[in-house]
Amino acid sequence: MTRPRPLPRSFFAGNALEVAPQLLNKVLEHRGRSIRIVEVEAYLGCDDPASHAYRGPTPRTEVMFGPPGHLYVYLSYGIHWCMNIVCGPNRVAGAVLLRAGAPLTGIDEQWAARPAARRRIDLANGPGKLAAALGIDDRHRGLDLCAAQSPVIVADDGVPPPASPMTGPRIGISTAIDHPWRFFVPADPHVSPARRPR
DNA sequence: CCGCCGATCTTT
DNA sequence: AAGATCGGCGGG
Repeated sequence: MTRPRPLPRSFFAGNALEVAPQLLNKVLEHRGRSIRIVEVEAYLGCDDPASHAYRGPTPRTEVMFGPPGHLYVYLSYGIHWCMNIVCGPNRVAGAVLLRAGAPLTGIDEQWAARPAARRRIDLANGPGKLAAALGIDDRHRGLDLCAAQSPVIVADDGVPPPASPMTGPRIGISTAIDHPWRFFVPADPHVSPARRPR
């Protein structure tokens, strides 16, 4: 394991579909708390009916139409913050939703931020849980992960992405459900549990 | 284990 | 009215 270093903006400049599997096993850090990313989903923007950016920019989604490497944070069901990394060139509203992670550091603070969790593997095994465990919320909207002083970074600590990531349909959507744009680390217990639609 | 349901904000 | 979710509760 080499010393972690932040990923450069060029890492996020490709299409979200290409970047998403490369984010598996990367380290996400915020103020001493960190997780290893084990599950992500790609959203393609204007060409993707399931993307929040499908109908063009709104106050909520405008960050996705900006440069890559910034955070798109949204409130899910009025309750839970979820975090995405904007990908693709300027004006292309791609993003990768960070869905689950394995807790690495700052475990005590993650427990404190996730009082409902009973087991350690439940600290960040869902998009709302992941953001909560790390303390990410609307204050982090638009944050530039590649800026020198960013409190949130994605780092490469030498663990490569899986050679053959698992794929499947994205979770919780009702349109464009046939695309296998969810990627996760095979057999990892920190991947989110499958949920039935309501 | 599984299924139901409420919480509560943004967008359509 | 629906939604890129979660956790508490009840039943098997």
